[in-house]
Amino acid sequence: MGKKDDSTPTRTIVDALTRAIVEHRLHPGTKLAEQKLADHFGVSRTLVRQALFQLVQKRLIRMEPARGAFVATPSAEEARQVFATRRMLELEMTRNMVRQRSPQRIAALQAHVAQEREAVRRGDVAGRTELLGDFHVHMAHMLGNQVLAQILSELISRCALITLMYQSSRAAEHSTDEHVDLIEAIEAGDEALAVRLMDEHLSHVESSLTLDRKVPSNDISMALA
Amino acid sequence: MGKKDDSTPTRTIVDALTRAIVEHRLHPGTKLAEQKLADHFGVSRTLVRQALFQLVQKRLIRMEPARGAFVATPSAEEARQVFATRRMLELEMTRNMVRQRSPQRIAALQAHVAQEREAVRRGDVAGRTELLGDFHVHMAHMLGNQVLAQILSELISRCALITLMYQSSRAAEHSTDEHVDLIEAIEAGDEALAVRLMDEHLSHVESSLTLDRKVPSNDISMALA
DNA sequence: GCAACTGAAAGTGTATACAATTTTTGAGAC
DNA sequence: GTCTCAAAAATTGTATACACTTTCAGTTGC
Repeated sequence: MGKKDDSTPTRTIVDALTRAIVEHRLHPGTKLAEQKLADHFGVSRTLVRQALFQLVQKRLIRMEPARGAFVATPSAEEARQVFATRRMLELEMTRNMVRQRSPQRIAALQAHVAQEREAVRRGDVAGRTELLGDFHVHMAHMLGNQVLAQILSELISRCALITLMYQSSRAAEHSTDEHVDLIEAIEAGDEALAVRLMDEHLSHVESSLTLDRKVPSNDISMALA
Repeated sequence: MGKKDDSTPTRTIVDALTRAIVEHRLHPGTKLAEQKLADHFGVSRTLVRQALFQLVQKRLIRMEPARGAFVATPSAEEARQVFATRRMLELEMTRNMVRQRSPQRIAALQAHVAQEREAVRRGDVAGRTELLGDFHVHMAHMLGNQVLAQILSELISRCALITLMYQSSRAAEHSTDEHVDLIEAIEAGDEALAVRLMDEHLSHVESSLTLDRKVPSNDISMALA
């Protein structure tokens, strides 16, 4: 989602694990053994550890004293709070987007949605999930608020961890359609409608929450390959 | 601000440095040499490093490759974005607070303000700054949204790094007065007024920004003592 | 058969070692 | 006096070492 290629080794590990978790290649609850990760990335535990601590702050993993790191298993309550917070930010963001709309921005959003459609069409589940989230972060960047974009990016990562990724491509299409409708409302300058559409969109995403716990895949190497 | 006593050594270091930075005992731009910090805390560089990486994520310090860690020097633009984001969250939070008000909550907020007054009265600059920020986080906790509270806590830490701490105690009193007015509006159930007061309050805090750069104090030990 | 125990194996938490880079110091030229 | 440059000192980035805790297999006792 929020990509920065600092190209520092730790960053590489954080990004790789983030993607694996967000894309559900590593299931909630999976143990992340430091030596196994170190072997996989070809570095020492030192760097793996730094990466793990950063993921703890991003709430994508949790660490239990002397027991190790595990992919986070957010509670339903936490999910509710994450979505409530997204609403606070994104409804207001939508208002600002309507007020500061421009043909270029509309075009950029439309181009983004086209990418979403393409990912859905070719069955690229990982790319689709990332693009659907990036649509929201993209809007924050357009408003020129990097702080907002950063926060939103992290909240959306947590949403992806929470939301069932292998939602039907039917549901993904639905999200894309909602993005299209939202863009139209923004283009038309209809603030009330745009806000309502964003609100409903978030409701739909939230309602696709899944609370079932998959059996953890312990094969870290395969998940990261 | 957001205190958790995990009692892990790394946490201790993060908290100590956070307080030192937020309370302006360590000025923006100050070099944070790892060995000096390690000596001060009586641990190895390993733990100091873990702490520094966490502070980077909280945007309280920045790290330059092979050059080390420095207390962050947020730009005016970043400050603007932080406050814009706080507004998004806090205006909506204020609305929810009005809707979900109760005598207990009002009383708790009033008790908090009493503490603020006490800190102002006895000239406790550090305590005052912390309490003024905690007022906002406290509201988030009351709404039962820990996610919001966490984000707000971090934004407020960044604000404290940005805002001149040694603002006149006159300005601190002013903030406290605004808190009192806000509570009254909430108690009266006047949503529009409460939101307006919060908006103005944030404007006042934001306008007390200082852009002058103090000469860095390099004496880490003294600042942390 | 199964619960409780014991020792080995594996894993985490912290310190230390060492290579690579940056900063400082000091001598010499102008 | 200060500018340049090279060697020394200090500092960072990564790996490794080691103590301590948890996990697990095998065994004993019932």
